[in-house]
Amino acid sequence: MKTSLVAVDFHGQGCSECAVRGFSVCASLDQFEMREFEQLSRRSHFASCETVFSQEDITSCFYNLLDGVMRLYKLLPDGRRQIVGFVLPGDFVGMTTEERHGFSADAIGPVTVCQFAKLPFGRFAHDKPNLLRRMNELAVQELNQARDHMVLLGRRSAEEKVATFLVSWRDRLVDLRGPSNIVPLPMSRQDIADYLGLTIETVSRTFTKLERDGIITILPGGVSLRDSARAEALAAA
Amino acid sequence: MKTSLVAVDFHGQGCSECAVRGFSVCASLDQFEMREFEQLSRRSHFASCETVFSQEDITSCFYNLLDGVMRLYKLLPDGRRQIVGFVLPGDFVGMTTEERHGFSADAIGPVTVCQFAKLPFGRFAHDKPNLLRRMNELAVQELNQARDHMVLLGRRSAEEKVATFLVSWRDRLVDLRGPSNIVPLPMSRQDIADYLGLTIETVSRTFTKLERDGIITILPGGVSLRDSARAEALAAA
DNA sequence: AGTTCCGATTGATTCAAATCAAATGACGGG
DNA sequence: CCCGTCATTTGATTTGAATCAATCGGAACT
Repeated sequence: MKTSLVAVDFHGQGCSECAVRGFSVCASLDQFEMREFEQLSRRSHFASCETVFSQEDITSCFYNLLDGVMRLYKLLPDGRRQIVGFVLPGDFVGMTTEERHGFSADAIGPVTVCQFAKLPFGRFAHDKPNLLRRMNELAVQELNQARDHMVLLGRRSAEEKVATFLVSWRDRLVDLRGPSNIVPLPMSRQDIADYLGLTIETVSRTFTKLERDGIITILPGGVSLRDSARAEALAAA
Repeated sequence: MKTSLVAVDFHGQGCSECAVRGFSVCASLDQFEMREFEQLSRRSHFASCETVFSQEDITSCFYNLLDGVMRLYKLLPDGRRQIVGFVLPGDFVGMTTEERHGFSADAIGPVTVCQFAKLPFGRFAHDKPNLLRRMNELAVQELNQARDHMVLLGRRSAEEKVATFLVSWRDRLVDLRGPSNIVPLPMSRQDIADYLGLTIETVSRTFTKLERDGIITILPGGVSLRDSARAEALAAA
């Protein structure tokens, strides 16, 4: 069995032992609420590249990622793809009041999710201000990320895009797994290209250039951020 | 006095007569909550091009736009600008748990806002599930818009960008003021360029091309969507 | 009416990234 | 170990949009 590059250990099936308990939506729930909430949730697994939900699907579930990485993306009718985000453990996905998801999600490597049917979840959350506030907080965070990404897509060069991606992906992994300048990249070059609004060739060339400039070292399955100050400078300016 | 192209009539100062009462955040409040809420709010006016708040400002207020149009944008240190959204009456702006706004807002033409100090607003909302759910709904809507905009910025041609912008701007105005194919554009060409990730020259050329192709007619202060089916086709594909 | 000012348009040229086209490299199966 | 497959890298060329550079046009002044 291939182990995930971005694994989080979890031992039981119960929420109290859940790896993600402390920092996901559920962090807002007290002991009693938690017990009820546990009844609504179901663990499921998806294999590498399996689709968790599709943009035209009726929204029937919300998902809390427990382990692995997912990509969220939108497809245009002619096949052009824009990845709107990568999902890491603890991230809450699919929250919407719309009838349809509007974007697709699939697994990058094997994935474990905690799944909630929309209606029972809605009933549960309906009169729980603590949970609603937490959901708000998460939505606002995502919105801020989305706006940052708009700046990147609209106004930055290929080199800035790639450097920004590497730095912010590393920062997310650091939050999750502690500091390291080794940056695992479980997603393909094509995924990175579709996330940054570039082609795969440009991404590849830009990696090579960053390596030539001594900013990164390309490793199998990732990179090492060799000169992270310089990478951060590219990401900021 | 110059009248706003996107005016909404409102007659009194009280929330009950507010033009925006029915579809903004406040739509979720009952009569009694409304009365309390009213105490927290303060009307203010901003002149054309005045800044309502700046990206590095400490978040002290949230804003509900009552009349006029605003632009929300982020600036890079070197001056590059990405407009992350245009704000129309009824839109709720600035909701964040972060210490700083992270983006700037300024008036395009004269603007009236309903303003709430962050802390009292937070206390008021704290245990009001109806309001919290409404805020969630609005945040999720914005997030969906943001993701659509990522697709546009990352994967669409200049012509598609401009057509998409015109169609979706028209749709927002239709929701607000009823059907019409006359599309007022209170923002400058530079604003449109910074929204679409293009230069002003490319926007101008693309307008001209769309007019040559019989899709729009350029009017002072806006355009007429002459062949809205063709514009929508460009926007979709 | 003439002048100034500023936003918008148009034209000429350049350039960054896309496209087209191989070559290379990593991995899994026979 | 060799072969086929597929992802990635590298190279050559094209191209869409950016940049540089005038002009145009409308509104607000005298």
